[in-house]
Amino acid sequence: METWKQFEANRLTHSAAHHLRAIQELGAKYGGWARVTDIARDLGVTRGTVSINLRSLKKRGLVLTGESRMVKLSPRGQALVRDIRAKKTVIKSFLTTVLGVGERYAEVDSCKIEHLLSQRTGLRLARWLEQFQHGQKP
Amino acid sequence: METWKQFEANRLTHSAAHHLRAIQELGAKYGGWARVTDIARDLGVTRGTVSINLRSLKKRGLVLTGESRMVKLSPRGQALVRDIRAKKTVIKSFLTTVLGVGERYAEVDSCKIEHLLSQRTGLRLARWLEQFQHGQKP
DNA sequence: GGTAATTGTTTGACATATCAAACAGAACAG
DNA sequence: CTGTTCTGTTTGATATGTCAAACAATTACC
Repeated sequence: METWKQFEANRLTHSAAHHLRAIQELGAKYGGWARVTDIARDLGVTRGTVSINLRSLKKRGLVLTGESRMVKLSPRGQALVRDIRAKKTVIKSFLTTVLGVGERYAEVDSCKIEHLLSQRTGLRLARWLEQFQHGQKP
Repeated sequence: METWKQFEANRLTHSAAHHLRAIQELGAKYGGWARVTDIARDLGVTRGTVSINLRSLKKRGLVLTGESRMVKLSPRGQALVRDIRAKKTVIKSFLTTVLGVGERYAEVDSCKIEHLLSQRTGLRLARWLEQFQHGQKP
């Protein structure tokens, strides 16, 4: 009856998930540190938007502030990004290799879903996919 | 680079999708007509919330107003609900019968995803699942 | 028919997410 | 150094989605 409200119970919104993802990607070459401007460009939003969104991510302990106005993921933030990325990879892989969905659609669909799929289901899908792929090319 | 913004391009938000779904379910016995109070109870939100949300759904032509303060789905609204329900069914079926995900998780996960999965992917999944199930019990 | 309950709407509040524009401070160019 | 550009923040706006509470209108009860 109120299953649908579980939607709000997600740890991360779509927007928050992508802010974290962007920090992780941009920081990769700089010891994890990323700049507001680069995050904004990556996401296609204004610096102001990123500034505001980072505020709550910092308050929630997912993002840390450095000396020279740089930000990086906290260990918890890193863990979240890792989980979401793993789910996205497996979903996209399923869509393309099993269902034969085109790259573009698979990308969009997996992007929409990645942060919503439960950890359990993601794990099951990963295991199943592995089995399936083993069975495919013997 | 901006794939993630496709999220906003969805025709229906999670909330809107469930308002429509509730109308469809509640109206089933009354020629499609449903009351604000019943929708609110079904969704676990206040009457005020439903009242406000119906306003935009009416404006978008997905919901129609009747004589005695009742609402029903427009043909377009019906079509949307039908599509989403179909996707949910196939997703949940996949999760339970293929991945072996428990009923409860399958319900929650499919509920989160149903309105986000593209029509194409939903269709592919349905076809694949049919094949799979044929092959399962020969 | 008159009081009481229910119904649907509105209002004011809050949270999220976004923008444009203004701003202050830092970095850079000369 | 000085003026310009770049950076990050803040502010005021908009849009969605929610609540509680007040309200008006309708329905129900007896």
